Amino acid sequence: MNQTSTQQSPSEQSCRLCALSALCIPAALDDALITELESFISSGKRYAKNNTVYRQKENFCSLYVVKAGAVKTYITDVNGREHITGFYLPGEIIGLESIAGREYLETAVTLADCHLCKIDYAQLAQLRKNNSSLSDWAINLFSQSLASGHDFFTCLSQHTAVARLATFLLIISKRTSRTGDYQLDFSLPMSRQDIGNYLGLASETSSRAFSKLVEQQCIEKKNRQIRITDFDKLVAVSSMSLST
Amino acid sequence: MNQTSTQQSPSEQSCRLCALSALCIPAALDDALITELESFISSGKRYAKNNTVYRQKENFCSLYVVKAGAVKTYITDVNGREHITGFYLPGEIIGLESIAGREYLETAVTLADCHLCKIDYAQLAQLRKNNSSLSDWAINLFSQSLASGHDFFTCLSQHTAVARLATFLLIISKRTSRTGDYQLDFSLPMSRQDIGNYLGLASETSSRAFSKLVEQQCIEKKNRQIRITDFDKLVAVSSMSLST
DNA sequence: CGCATACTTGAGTGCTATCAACCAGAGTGG
DNA sequence: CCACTCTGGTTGATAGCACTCAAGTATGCG
Repeated sequence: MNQTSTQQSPSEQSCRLCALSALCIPAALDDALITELESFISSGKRYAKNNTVYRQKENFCSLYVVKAGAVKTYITDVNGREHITGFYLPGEIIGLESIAGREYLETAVTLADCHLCKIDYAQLAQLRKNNSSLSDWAINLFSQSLASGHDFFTCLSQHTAVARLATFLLIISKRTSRTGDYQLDFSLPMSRQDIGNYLGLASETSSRAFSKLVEQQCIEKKNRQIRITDFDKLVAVSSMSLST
Repeated sequence: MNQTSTQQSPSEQSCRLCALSALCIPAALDDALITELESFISSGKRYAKNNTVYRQKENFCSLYVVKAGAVKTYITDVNGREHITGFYLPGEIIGLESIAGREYLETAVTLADCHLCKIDYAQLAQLRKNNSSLSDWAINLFSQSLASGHDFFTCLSQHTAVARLATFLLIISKRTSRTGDYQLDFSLPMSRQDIGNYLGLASETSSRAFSKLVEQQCIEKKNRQIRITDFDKLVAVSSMSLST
């Protein structure tokens, strides 16, 4: 179950050919630098489902870009309970919060079979020294990452379970499309339990919240496949407070 | 009430003399660069209490370092409700999440009379071009900022009000000291209402949670002045779950 | 098919939001 | 100096939502 293979399909060898290149590091670089970059990127490494990418407290050495699949990160508290801190979809980067501390602050686990690009951070930092546009890119990336933390705030600051879930679905819907607009049909890579954990709800409660959204005809669902049938109503529910 | 003055006390004119310089930008720079840096920093600008530093959706132009006082940031949702997203204590920097989007994502308001250093971001980015150590500094800063987002996760993933508040107090206690260890005596710059808003609780509930912590002899309180009397017990309470 | 896991749904308890009253301190004006 | 007011904080009673325990259904996999 925990085996990792490093096979690469042909189309995943070069950053230039990667469908995600516009979102990833190469967008900031010219051809010569991409070649240099590729020298220390393990492109499209495959991970089976439920595979651990890195563990909390391990030495930080690499960032990972999700090429395909999905990843969750969680911290383990003093009682041994896991708290999911984020989900990562294709085009998103894992490990940023661990750069300063030199060790991973979280554990990262694949939610499905994944392709991940592993980026050696020390070499990236070296390359950055002589290429300030790469630094600009990095700083913008961080800022975006901080900004997406706001999504999380938005979820959790909603008091009712249904509102939280609605907000969560909207966020995932937007992030799935990668174009900035909302994808009305999408598939959730994570379990109800994971969603509940992330939103601070019991898994039963998140399940009930799904049922309620269906009942209110905001969405249709078939297992993890979601279709938003009434976008405006979903938005309304997502910003609904306890006392309205 | 809303007047801003730009007086500077003599000791607040130079970054070199600033007590926070070890935490701030200058730590990454040599003397010559500090001089350049100071040319576009408005050092120690004073803001009265309840003053707005910047507003959500305004054009992003500057970062702010808190020299003295405290600042809260919040987003206003579609219903006009405010959700506090962070508190900033001396040595901390405001505005990082807004760099990528070119506009401020939040509104920043002073919780007390404040001294803030305003840093023109465009000029900082320019300076960064020829000084890669400044980029290194920036990237570490961002990473730390992401990491401190984890504090927030930690707070909200606790289910009970008392556990959330205990976690919150521990975090503030640590950040107040600026040395990494916990300050047992400190003063909260924000109201119970603000704490409640931040933690997703009604202000009455946060007040009740304070009372309970006193009752359990974890802390003593006199208005906003807090003294941690039983650190270990406070830690225990902070990681307590609903079912223990 | 049988097992395991994920998900759903039901019933009861408990925590928190709400509404409300009350208290303390600061600032105001007589 | 003392009422008055305003704000922030505390405390009480009630109702509603979510957690828990529990049972039952569906899905997937060997």
